[in-house]
Amino acid sequence: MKSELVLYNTLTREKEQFKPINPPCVGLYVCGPTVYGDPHLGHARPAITFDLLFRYLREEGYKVRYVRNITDVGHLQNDADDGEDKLAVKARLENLEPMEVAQYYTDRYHHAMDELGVLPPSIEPRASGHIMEQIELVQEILDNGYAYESNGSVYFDVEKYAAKHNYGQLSGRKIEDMLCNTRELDGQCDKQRPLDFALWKKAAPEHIMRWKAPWSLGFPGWHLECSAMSVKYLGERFDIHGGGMDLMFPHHECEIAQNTAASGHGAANYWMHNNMITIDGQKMGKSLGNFITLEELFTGTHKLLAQAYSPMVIRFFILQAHYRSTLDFSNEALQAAEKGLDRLMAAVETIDKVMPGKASTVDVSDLERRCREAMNDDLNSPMVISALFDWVRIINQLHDGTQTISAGDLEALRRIVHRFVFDILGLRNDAAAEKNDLVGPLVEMLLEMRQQAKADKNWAASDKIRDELTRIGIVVKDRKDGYDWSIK
RNA sequence: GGUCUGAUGGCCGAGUGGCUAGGCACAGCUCUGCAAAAGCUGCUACAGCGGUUCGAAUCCGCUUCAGACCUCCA
Repeated sequence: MKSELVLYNTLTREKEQFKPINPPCVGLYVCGPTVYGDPHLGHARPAITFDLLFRYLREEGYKVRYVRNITDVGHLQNDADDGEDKLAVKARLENLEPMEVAQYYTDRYHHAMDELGVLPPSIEPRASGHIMEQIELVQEILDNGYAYESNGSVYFDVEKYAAKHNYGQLSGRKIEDMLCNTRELDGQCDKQRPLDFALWKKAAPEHIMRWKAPWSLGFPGWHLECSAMSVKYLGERFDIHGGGMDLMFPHHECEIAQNTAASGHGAANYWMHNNMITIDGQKMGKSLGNFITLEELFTGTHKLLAQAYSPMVIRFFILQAHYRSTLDFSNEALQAAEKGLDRLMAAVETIDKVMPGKASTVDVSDLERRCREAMNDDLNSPMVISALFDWVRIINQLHDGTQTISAGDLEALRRIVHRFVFDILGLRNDAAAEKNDLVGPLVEMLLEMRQQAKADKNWAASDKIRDELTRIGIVVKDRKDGYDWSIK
């Protein structure tokens, strides 16, 4: 139970010992997707990063309530554009109800996450289902004097807030700097000052998604849902808030401001931000149009892709970099990840073939120690993988007989490897799953026949069996005393 | 323009003052009917220029380059 976990807190810009408010409970909130398009590689990063955290906390004995929202309320492209939101535009283009669009992409997102081995969160609230809570939050902020109504819309009064509180504490921005650098978006804006942001927006006639509120028929500001829903499900104070680095400002900064304006303090103790995935050194993102969807990745249907990459390769690729580093996409890197993952999975299977000896020439505790130390150091998954690969070699040596291991140690090794590879890193051995009751015995039968052919020095028959199996994707590896096989 | 990150070997990617992560690629060897796999060995880098130090990829300064945020974004 006692954890040595250290996490980097964006709020303090330091690695801090993780101390939950009410152990063994942990409250975790992560910003989820806006469901108006197919999930892309960028979505996989936070999902996998915080899935890793979720899994590790659970393994460490914490009872985690993990909340990840679905943004299904259309928000405006920008303040000057009073017309349509992204969801509505999509709905019109595809001739659908906005909620139909949201549902469709929510399902697509869920499916992709499932493929990637991302566990479902404990609660997945939708913004559209929490309009009441958002309206109440706006009212509280108004009551506390940190917001004003203007022509049916409600804006957060940043200047007034900043006089008492630290607006910019998370992003490290200074309000004076922001003031000089705000681009004035002209037009029909009801804001008093450029830094103010919308809490409630009066809907233009063509705006389809709208709800009734004391101020107007309208829709909530886009920072609002996270403030309202995190507090609703995790309490006024909770442990960890996560999301992509690009959300730090303004989204998370505004969240803190909203919570503080309502209750006097921010909600989360630790703020964690994953870095971006880049493509040719540039951020991959919807707005840049250079993103690759997860489905394209899984099927290899994108002009930049040399081949298809399985969900587990994507997961492994992401875990091989630390979550706070940018990770550059390339076919070469993905292919390297694919081969590395194959080797790791082969070794996991090899453990079961190792014959125990009397005494151990290897120290199994070394693996567990290194993996835990790495995880405890701000989720250093690359270091975990590095330790595992050192043990891939050792496992192969055990199998070859150049090292020996006792039965007890072997069982411990199996347990540790499975725990870190499957339970914590969340990897899956998809190839092993294909070795089902039908394929297994068939292959075994053919390989027994091949053994006979080899014994008879009938190389033509032996090679034919092997070549034919290779052709249909089954790799045969001869050993001194028999054979191994696997599905490619 | 403001704020902030980063620059590591053929590629990806850890590491924060001395003890040379790991993966992929490449080369040689062992094993082997051949092949594959595996093992062993080799390849040993930290953008540039100064400074601090017994010692710097790691700390400080400057330069160059790249990226992110400042507007929706994971």
